[in-house]
Amino acid sequence: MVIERATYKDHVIKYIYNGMQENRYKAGDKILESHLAKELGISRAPIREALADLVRSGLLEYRPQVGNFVAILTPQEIIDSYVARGVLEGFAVAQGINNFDGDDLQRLEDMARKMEDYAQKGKRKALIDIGQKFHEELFSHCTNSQVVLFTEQLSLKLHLLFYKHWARVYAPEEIRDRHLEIIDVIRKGDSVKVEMMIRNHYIDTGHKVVEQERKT
Amino acid sequence: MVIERATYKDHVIKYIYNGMQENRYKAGDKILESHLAKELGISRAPIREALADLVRSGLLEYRPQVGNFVAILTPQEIIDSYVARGVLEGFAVAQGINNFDGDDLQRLEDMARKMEDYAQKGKRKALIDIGQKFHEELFSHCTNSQVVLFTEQLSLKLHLLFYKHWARVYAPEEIRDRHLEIIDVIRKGDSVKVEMMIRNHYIDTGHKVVEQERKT
DNA sequence: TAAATGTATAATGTCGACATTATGCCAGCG
DNA sequence: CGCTGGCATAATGTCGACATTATACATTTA
Repeated sequence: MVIERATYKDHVIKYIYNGMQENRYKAGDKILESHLAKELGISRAPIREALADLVRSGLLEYRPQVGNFVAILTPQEIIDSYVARGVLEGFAVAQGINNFDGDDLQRLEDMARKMEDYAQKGKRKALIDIGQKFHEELFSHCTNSQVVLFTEQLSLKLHLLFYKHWARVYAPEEIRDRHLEIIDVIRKGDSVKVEMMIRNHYIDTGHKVVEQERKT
Repeated sequence: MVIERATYKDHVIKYIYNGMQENRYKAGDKILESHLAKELGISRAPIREALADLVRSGLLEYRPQVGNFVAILTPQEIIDSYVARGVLEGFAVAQGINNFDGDDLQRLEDMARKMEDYAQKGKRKALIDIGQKFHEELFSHCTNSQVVLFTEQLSLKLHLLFYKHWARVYAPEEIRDRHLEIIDVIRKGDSVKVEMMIRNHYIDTGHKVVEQERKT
C-alpha cells in the first residue's frame, strides 16, 4: 500500500484502526514497527508517533523496551468504559437540555425510527452510522469542551466494540423505544431524569456487549 | 542539565512541566524542539514524543508543520475543566460511597484539619500536597478505571492552576469546612447528595480560579 | 507609502543507521 | 531430567542529517 501525502502519522493511525476493525490485528497481538514501515513504505519515525497516539487512546498497550500490543479489553474494562460514557453523555445532555428545540427533537425522533428500520433490514453499517449521528446530536448542545473531548476519546475505543456487537445487542423495536424514551424526557426538560436514564442505558449496553464478547 | 537514564521521554515531560510551573514557559510560547534537545543534551526524537504526550494532556497545543505552543487556557476552558472534574469526582465518590470505613473517614477528617492549619501558616506547598492526597483518597474507592484515567489526565492540567491560585481562593476555615461537609455526607452514605455537592464545589472553585486568573 | 512578491532562514517532518535491551534457544551443570 | 547461564537474534530507543515547509524580511511595483 502506498500513501499519498500529508503527515503520514494520521494515515498510519487509520491504517491500524482499520486493521483492528477488520480483525487483522487481534487483541494481544504485537505490533512491529518495522513491519508496518515496510508495508507502508515509510520510515519508523511516523509509525512510532502513530503508535504512541493509539496508546493514548487506549487502543494499544505499551510496554517499555518491549513494544506495542493490541489492547486486551477485560470484561471489567468494557463495562467501565460504557459506564464512563454514560456518565459523560448523561451530564452532557442534562447540561444542555434547555437548548433542544422542536426541530432538534423531530430530527432525533426521525433517526430513532430509521434505526429501527435499518436494524430490521439488517443494514448494520447504516444502523451504526445513524446511531453515531444520534449521539452526536445529543452532544451538540453540550458546551463543555472537556466533556466533549473525553467522550471523543472514549468513542474511538467503544466504536470498535460497537462495530462488532452493538447491532446484535438489542432487538429493532427495542433500539427504537430506548431512544424514543430519551427523547421524551428531553422534551419534558427533566435534566435529573435524563441523566439517570442515559447512565442506565449505557450500563445495560455495557453488560450486554460483555455477554456478546464472552460468546466469541 | 544532564539527564541520567531511563527512557528520556518522561524526564523531558517533567522538565517542561516544571518549566511551566515556574512560569519559564508562558501561555502562548512556542516550544522549540531543537532548543530543548540542546538544553538536555539529547536528540529530538524523545523530545518529540514528550511534546506529543503533553499535547494529549492539553498542556500544549500543536499546529501541524508549525510546532508546539504552551496552551492558552481561556476562562471558559478553565471552568469547563473544573466542571468536568466535578462530574468525574462526584461520580467516583458516589459510586464507591459504601466502601469508606471508619478509618478512611478519620483519615480524611485529619487531612481536612491539617489543610486548615497549613493554610493559616501559609505553607502553600504542604497545603497543595495534602489537598491532592485528600482527593486521591476520595478516588481510591472508585473501581472504574476509565473514570480514574480521565481524572488523572485532568489533574495534570488543573494542578498548574491549582498551584498558582488555589491556596488563595478559599480562607483557611472555608477550606476545612468545605471538606468536612463532604466527609459528613459520605458518612451518611447519601450518594446522590455527595455527587451534587462535589459538583458544586468544583463549579465554585472553577469560577474563583478564573477570577484570580483575571487579576493576573 | 502600502501592498505584493521573492528570498533567506529556521523550524518541523522524515529518514536510515547505530546502540541498547528483551527474548528464545542451547549448552553445561547439578 | 530439570535448571541455570550465556549467546544469538531481533526488536525498541536514540541519534544526526536531509527534505520540506512556514515565517520574516527585503525588494519591487503601483
